[in-house]
Amino acid sequence: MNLEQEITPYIQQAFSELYQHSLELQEIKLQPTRKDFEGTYTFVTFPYSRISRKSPDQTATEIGEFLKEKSALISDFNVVKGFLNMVIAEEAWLRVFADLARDSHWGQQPANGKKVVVEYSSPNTNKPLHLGHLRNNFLGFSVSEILKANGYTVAMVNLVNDRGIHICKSMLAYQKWGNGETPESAGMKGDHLIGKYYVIFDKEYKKQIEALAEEGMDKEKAKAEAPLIKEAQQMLQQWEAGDEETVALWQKMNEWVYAGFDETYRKIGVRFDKMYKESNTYLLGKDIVEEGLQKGVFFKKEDGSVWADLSAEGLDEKLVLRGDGTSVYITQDMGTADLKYQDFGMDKSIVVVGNEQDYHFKVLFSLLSKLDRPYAKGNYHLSYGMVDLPSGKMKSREGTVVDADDLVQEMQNTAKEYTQELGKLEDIESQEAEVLYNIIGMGALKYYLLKVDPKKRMLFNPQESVDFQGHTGPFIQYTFARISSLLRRADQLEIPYQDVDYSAIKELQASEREVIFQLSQWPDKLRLAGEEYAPSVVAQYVYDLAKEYNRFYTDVSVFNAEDELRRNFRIALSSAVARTIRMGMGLLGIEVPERM
RNA sequence: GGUCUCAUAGCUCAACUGGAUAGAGCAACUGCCUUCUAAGCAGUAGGUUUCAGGUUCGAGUCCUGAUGGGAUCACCA
Repeated sequence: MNLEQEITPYIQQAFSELYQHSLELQEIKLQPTRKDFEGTYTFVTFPYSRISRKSPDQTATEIGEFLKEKSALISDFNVVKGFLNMVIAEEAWLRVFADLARDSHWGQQPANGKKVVVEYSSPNTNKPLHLGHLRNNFLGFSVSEILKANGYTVAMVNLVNDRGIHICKSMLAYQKWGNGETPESAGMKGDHLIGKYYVIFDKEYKKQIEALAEEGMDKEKAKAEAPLIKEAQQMLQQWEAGDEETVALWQKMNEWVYAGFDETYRKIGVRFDKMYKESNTYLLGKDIVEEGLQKGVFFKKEDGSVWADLSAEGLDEKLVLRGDGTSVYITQDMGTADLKYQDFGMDKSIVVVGNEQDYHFKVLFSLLSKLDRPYAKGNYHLSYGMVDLPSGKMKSREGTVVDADDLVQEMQNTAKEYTQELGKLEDIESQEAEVLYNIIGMGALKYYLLKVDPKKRMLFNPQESVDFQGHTGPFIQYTFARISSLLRRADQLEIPYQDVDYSAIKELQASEREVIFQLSQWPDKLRLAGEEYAPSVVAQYVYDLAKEYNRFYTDVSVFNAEDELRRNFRIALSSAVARTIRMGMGLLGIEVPERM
């Protein structure tokens, strides 16, 4: 129970006693008081002056007086132009703090018995991961953790696109120009090696198109007629027919890629409970088409192709099975959705996929709901915006991508340089220091990508974007490290600060009160982040908390406090902040260091 | 062209879902380390929230239109 919930019943009572009007608790909304005014919570009375039949100012004053008299929570109030600003009593603050300090799972919800499947990452096996994948991976992982903290049981799954024409392109190029190269012989990660041949294919393919165009062929036709693309298509058919040699090559190259992905996943700290591969799922869904036909959800055209008519919902007609009886993308996706339900029996199913597929998922979810799937209502497309570079959009075929492995390495290097420049960590073993550089570098990168609202597209400037000062991951990590240092000293001095009754403190410093207020906001923020699938809410909160704590830290002295009780209180307050920072950052997939 | 989406300080992002004088960080400038970590803190400057209307006590937020970005509209995935 937070303060807001404790105050609103009194306001309800005020309306009933002063104006003989009954208000629903839910319609009483409080908001934080603006910094320029005294108080913590504000009640806006404009909408109620019709009920009170008095001016907003007068209404606010009357309610304020009522609260001050009837509720021990409110020690004072002021009214500015219809805004009722309430001042919370010091005892209430201390009680709020005592409650949250005692609760080691502060803000977390108990298990609610509901299951969620979060699908994210979902790479293609023809090229290494890039910056866009990083946003996807960090989002998927963080949302999963946030949902766990909100009481859900979460399964993280990865649906790997390991088949199709694009894979054949890499395979073909490797077959032609690879000379038996392996990741070992090339000294490259497997995913990078395969990516190299994907680029080679594209280059050679373009050459062929140019050549054909020079001979006078139409460009569009040349794209379809170039020998390389024909060969790739043929290879795909061979693969689908189970041709031994093709499958063996496919398997070998995919294994290289998986090894490369595993290494990247480990470095960026994400993991999965289950891997799905499209090579196993691409034939699924045909039985659902049959079922849909029988239920009258789908219809057949003369050429035998099967369609769904979604025009009633403002969507178009959508093909779900080709005339020759083969699948399209959405057929497979329906099948995979069912497969997930078989595997997990989930209440919610979340897919983390870029917003260029908004239309696709609108259609898919609509189909699943027409097909009466039990999980249909829980489907959610966590649609995130693209990551742009200053030069514009990233294009993998044109080599303008920011490679994930390179970026991670670069972040660590920068963290190292910056740390040494500041002259920190000089007394620390080099191996331990490397671990710290990784924590700080990854913290900067993850925080940078997660602090932005997932729905919005964002800009990444490799030169200047990822900073270590201000509104950044390292700023928050630094705050944690400072507190850790305080707590080490407290432990050394054997100061008891936990489970102590601080209610004898009569008056709080403004900065102490502000820190308690920030802490008290955590459960609401965590719940909101879960409801909106938005790690940015957690990121923003943790920053606000750290900022407020730093203010407190420079404002007062912990170990030179006026008396022991106050000193111990400040240690306990610091400890609670550290714990909340660690929890919040943990939900973002970011580690926090004991020193830095 | 149809549909969807975005536009806030020089730059990158917030704004508790309709509330007060729109906030942070970076960049610029000024202070603060003989006291717990200066990756910090305090301050100055920076805004007609793209534009034009509308809805109401009140609009960055809702509605209409315009302008400008982006996405999507395949028997591709």
